[in-house]
Amino acid sequence: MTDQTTIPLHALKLSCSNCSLRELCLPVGLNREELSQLDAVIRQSRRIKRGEYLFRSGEGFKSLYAVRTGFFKTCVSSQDGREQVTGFLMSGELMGLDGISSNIHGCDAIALEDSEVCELPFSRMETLGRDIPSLQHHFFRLMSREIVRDQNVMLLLGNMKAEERLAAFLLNLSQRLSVRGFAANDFILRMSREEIGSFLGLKLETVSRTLSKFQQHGWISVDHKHIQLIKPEQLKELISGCIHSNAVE
Amino acid sequence: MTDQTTIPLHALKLSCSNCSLRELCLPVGLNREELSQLDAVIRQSRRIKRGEYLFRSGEGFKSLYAVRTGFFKTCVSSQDGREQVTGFLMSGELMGLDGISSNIHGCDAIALEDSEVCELPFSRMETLGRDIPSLQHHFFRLMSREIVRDQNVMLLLGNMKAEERLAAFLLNLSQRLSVRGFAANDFILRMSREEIGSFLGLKLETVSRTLSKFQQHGWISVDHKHIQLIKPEQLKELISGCIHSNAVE
DNA sequence: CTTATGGCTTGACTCTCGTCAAAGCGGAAT
DNA sequence: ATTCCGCTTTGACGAGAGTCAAGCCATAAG
Repeated sequence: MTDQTTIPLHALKLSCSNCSLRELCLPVGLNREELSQLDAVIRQSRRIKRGEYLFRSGEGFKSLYAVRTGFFKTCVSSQDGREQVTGFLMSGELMGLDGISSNIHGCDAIALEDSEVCELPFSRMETLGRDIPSLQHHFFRLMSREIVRDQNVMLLLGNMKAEERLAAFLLNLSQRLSVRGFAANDFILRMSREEIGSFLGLKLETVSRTLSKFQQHGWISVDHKHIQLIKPEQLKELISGCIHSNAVE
Repeated sequence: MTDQTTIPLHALKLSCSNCSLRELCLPVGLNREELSQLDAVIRQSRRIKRGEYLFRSGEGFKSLYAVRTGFFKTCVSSQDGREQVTGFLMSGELMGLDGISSNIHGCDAIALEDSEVCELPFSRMETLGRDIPSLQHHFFRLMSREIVRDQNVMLLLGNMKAEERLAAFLLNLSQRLSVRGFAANDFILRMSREEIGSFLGLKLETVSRTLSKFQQHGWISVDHKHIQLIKPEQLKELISGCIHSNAVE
């Protein structure tokens, strides 16, 4: 399993001072003029409280959103109410790419904690891409990256057993957190067991049981949402065979 | 389940005369000048025999490929050899989008019958997109469409039972064939039971059994690879609840 | 024609995971 | 502090899909 549509580390390090997200979600290598063009397009960040929808499936698509702070899930729902979580998103990751094809959002985006996002009006970004080739290229790469991520989720859902799914999930979270400067082996889950299960194609009881099993093995410690990876190498061992052969990073 | 990254019908109808694929895989609405620019970029079509690889995971990425005639599968493989088919592609559909992010192909593309593809050198398409906004927009839409498709596969793999998966699969094939002018309810499967299973996250025996069950119900007729949908409405009924609420088309 | 080969079907059995149910726990509100 | 509520854990049980194995069929090869 690979990363979400992440931003390179060096870009992240530049971030945080002001409200504009350009340092965070957009490529380096732009000159002063180009940066100011970007600034003109990116809207001020918007706050979303825990549990609120950033957008809903079926709504008109106008903008992409980059997570500035906080944590989101995206999910698609079927008519009879089954919900499939399609991703968990943390800072620097982009939501809404699925809306471009039809000008309608194809999934819901819901904040799992109080969050801030940056709004990127898509048509303006598109126009700007024409003037700034590296920006255009970056967008293509971001979209491609999302496709790669989805393919890896398909591999997970299609081929892996419950233990493997959980191990891959924990290691993926760990890796993305550490890239962002957080502890890799000690973190708080932002989502419920049910949401994890939905993402992994498992029921919440199976998630709970499997976490307990890992704990019994002494591989992790579980205290409600607080997870510590004690022997991450054992988790890696567990999924060593079943991950994508060209796994990046 | 929605379509692959398909081409609008009206575009398809224009196709077929010469070797250039521009009528087939690219948007209408270009003027003469723009079309000739496109022609200059699109390479002549290339023939791929059944069983041959068009590209392999790990190879350098240079081009996207559009299916002109024939049938392909794309798949990712894990280290221990498990294979996940990520898609089946027919005429007008695009392969290789996952290679953009890292400049390395992320999956294998294998012809399931003798086929022809059109090569679209990506960097040139990218450049051309800057001069032809509608082309750029079209590419964003194609990529987004692939993301939507992948999300729907995730919904299928994460939430649906074997019968539902098969029904969705058959109806999706049927729909895509009929868009291309083939019979919707009478077709030849180009892939093996094992490949279907891999795509749907099932074992080949389960695929076989489920097809037999549908046949016993009188919903379909199965004669090896020859499938007839006798009561497609029953299949639709089966998946009525579990498909995406904003299912397109 | 016979024989091999690979794909497919079908049955019997197994096992993982889902379902149902009960109980524990923690946090929030009163 | 008390109560309530949602989330989680755990157990018992069952169903759906996987595994293993045998045999079938169709095509290709000898």
